[in-house]
This record gives sequence, C-alpha cells and structure tokens, in this order.
Amino acid sequence: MIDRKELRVNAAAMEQALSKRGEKAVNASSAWGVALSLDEKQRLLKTEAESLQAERNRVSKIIGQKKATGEDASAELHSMGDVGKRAKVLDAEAKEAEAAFAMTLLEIPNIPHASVPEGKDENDNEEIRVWGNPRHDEVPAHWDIGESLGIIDFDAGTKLAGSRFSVLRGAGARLERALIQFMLDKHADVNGYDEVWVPAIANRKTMTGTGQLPKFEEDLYALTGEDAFLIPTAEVPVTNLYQDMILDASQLPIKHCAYTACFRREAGSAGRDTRGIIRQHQFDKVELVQLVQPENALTALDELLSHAVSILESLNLPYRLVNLCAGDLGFSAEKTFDLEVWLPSQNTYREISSCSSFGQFQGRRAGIRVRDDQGKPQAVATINGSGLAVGRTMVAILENYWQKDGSVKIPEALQSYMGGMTAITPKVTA
RNA sequence: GGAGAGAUGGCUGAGUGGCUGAAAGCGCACCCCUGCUAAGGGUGUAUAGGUUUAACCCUAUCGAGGGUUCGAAUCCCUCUCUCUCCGCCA
Repeated sequence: MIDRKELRVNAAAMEQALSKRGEKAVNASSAWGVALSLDEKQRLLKTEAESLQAERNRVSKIIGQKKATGEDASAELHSMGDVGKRAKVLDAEAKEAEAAFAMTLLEIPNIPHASVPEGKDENDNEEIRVWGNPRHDEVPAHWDIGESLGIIDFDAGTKLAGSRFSVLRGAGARLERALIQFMLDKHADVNGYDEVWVPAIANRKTMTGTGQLPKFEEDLYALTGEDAFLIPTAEVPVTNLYQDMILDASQLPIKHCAYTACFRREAGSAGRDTRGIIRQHQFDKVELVQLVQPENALTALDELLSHAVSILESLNLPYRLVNLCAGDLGFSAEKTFDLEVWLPSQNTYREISSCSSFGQFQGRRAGIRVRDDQGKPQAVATINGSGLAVGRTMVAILENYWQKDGSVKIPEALQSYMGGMTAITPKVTA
C-alpha cells in the first residue's frame, strides 16, 4: 500500500514514478486515477462528521455534570434534538467513503524503485550475469526423464486431483524431501535465518497484508464455508507473523526461512507449461523472508539474493540473474531479481527464484511497524525470495544431471540427504 | 461436538451508564538523591486520523461489527478468538 499522506502531498511525483509500470497503472480508470478524488471526499466527510461528534460530546458532558449536581439539564437535552442521530448518519457516510478510499488504495500497485529499468514486459528485463557452464547436448525433457525413471507419475496425479497435479515415487519423492532439507539446513545453519513452520491456510486479512488480496482472489484456492484460502507462498504467513505489531529497532533485521507447500490456481496461465512439473497447482518451496529498516531494504535484497544463489551454486546448476523491468514487476514489489536456471531440453533459462523488495508496501498493509529514532512508528520494509522452488529445482537436476545411459546423477551436496545415493537409475523391470 | 467462563494499554489488573484514553502495580525513559552498588523520590510513557510552523486542540479506538441512549469499556444483538470441563481424535 502506498503512503496515503504521500499521495496527497506528493501526488505528481508519485504518479510519475508509478507510470513506469505503464500507462494503464495511472490512467483515469486505474485505482490510482480514482484514489485522489476519493481521498478528498473522504476527508471532507470525516471533518464534517467529527465536528458534529465534537458538539455532541461537548453537550453530553454538560448534561452529565448538571445531572451529577442535580441541576436541570432539560434545555441541553432539548437542544441536542437529533444531533446524535445526525452524527451517526454522517459518521456512517464518512466511514463508507473512507472504506471506498481504503479499498482503492489496496489496489494501487507498489511504486517501482528508481533503480528498476524501464520496460514493458519480460523482453525488457535486464540480464545482470550468467553463471556456470550450460550443457547444449540433446537432453530429454524432465517429464520424459521422470517417467522413464519411474519417479514422476503424472497419470496418478491427474486421477487423484486433476490436471497440473503429480505424484512422486521412490527416489523422486526422496529427492523432493532431500532438497527441502538441504535448502532449509543451508539457510538456517549457514545463512542466518530462523526456521519457522506455518499454516498453509491464511484468512482474508492475512492475504491482504502481503498483497494477494483484494486484487488476485481468482488466483487463490478458497475454502468452502470459511473466509480463508490456501497459501500461494510461505511469504504470506511468514510475513504476517508480525501483523499489527510495533517492533523495536533492536529486533531488526528479522530473517525467517520456511518450507511450505504452495497452492496456485494458475487461472491466467491456461495452456502454459501444461506438460511436466514446472507449473503445478501444488508445489513445494523454501522461502526466505526478511523484515528490515526501510533504508536497508535494497542491501537486504542483495543479501537475500545471494542466499538463493548459494543454493544454485552449491548444486552446481547454471543460472542467470535478471533485473525485472518496471512493466514485468509484480503488484507488491518495488524491485525484483529473478534467478533463472538453465533447462537444456528447452535450451533456455527458466525462473526458479524471484527475490523482491517490497519497501514499506507490505509493512503498511499488514500493520508491521518499527520505531524510528524519535520513537515514532513507521512501516518496516519486507524482502522475500524463493530459496528455491523445490519442484523446479528437481526439474533442473533431472535435466542438467542427466546421463547418456538414462540415469541421473545426484549432485554431491545432496548425496548425504539421499542416503548416500549417487545416481537415480532406471528400474530394472523383471 | 456439548456445557460454562472470558477478551481492557508493553505486561498484570480495576472499572456495570456521565469529568475514564481509561485506577493501581509492574516494566521502560528521563531527572533528583546517594562514595559505588542496592534502596528511595519525582516526572513522563498507546495508536490512527484531522488541524497546526509547533504546542494546544478535535475525532476515533477497551476482541470485531451493529443497536439502545443526550451520553456506552459499562446495557442489548451478531460474529471471531481464548480458557476450563466432558466427548472424540492423528
């Protein structure tokens, strides 16, 4: 959520910065476009309502005093007439206007940071570096590797739940678990994160705190009979751990890592990545979350990014680092780096981690604050990123570690997590 | 699932219609006192919004939402959550 005071005091500069996301972010029908007038209206009504309330309170106080001393208060009582009623009506109007304004505010995307490159879509993203030695020989797609090794069962997933679900078997299931464990250990023991385990269901308020709601409800799985949803990322519960709290400066930075399953309806991606496990309705992810002082946001983003990178490098997976342009930036992010892993079967890099700074955007929405030097509360900055998406990491391992004999080597760093296994080989059918 | 009790500031905890944004204690901050320490004394200590150069001031908030009333932390209704007992259960 953008700062409502900024909106009023600095509208022109804000609009300029916001327009980096594209004209549609600031045109007349955009949330931004209507916010200014709604704010004006809201404040006007509020001022009016408050002055009537003040009058009501003043006279009521006198009545109370007179009654206490046994004086006659009928003049005051009479003069009040329907003031109380009118005050309530005005207050209701003011509240309605405030709610409309607040709702609009919630639909305005974050303002891109000045360091975010200009651009319309993913084609304008800025490649920062590439790492590793991508292989360019013929490699089967991970779904073929997975099926021939008998470790990914797509039919079973479809039967049980529908399209975009799968079942992992044997070494595949073990590899999923090994990856989770490996990533968590690294982040908790080496990178300095406090591990947390959180619910996979979040209520509406929590979903609003991190920005999934109100705008993206159709991307979420909603529970029947409850105002709650399956989480699309651990970012939601982990960040909201501090919802409506005023933190002491000495508590920062707060760094958490968490493993959760993630659930996404993929409403807007029909037809994309329909084969394989790149885009599933349910997937595992180890997430990194930091809460920091606003002035430290970008430094923290660099640090968190290096932690995600450390997983890729210790698995020796070739990747490239991309700085997202303004047009490709997510709703809540002020700046995002994507890590893309090399997939030889597709001869391209595919996103495996997205590391973002949200500035104070989520802090304002979720009511997470920290006291500044003067002791005044201000919204914290939040940073998060995947470290990493587990399913996609498995895809990358299957393809990058695939051997001509059809087997897949286990990366050295994972072998101890796989009970000493050094390769997954096709099952010998009797 | 059944029965009952409860939700007040950073914490504990008073408060059943009026001067209570809220007693008291604890904690915290600053000051005083005191060879040091300990003990003691004093002052201050919620959040958001509006107005303002600032102070003052005004409004809202005692789990959430609605209602009664000139006036609600206090009365009524609905919801959420917590606790206790019983039942069930991985």
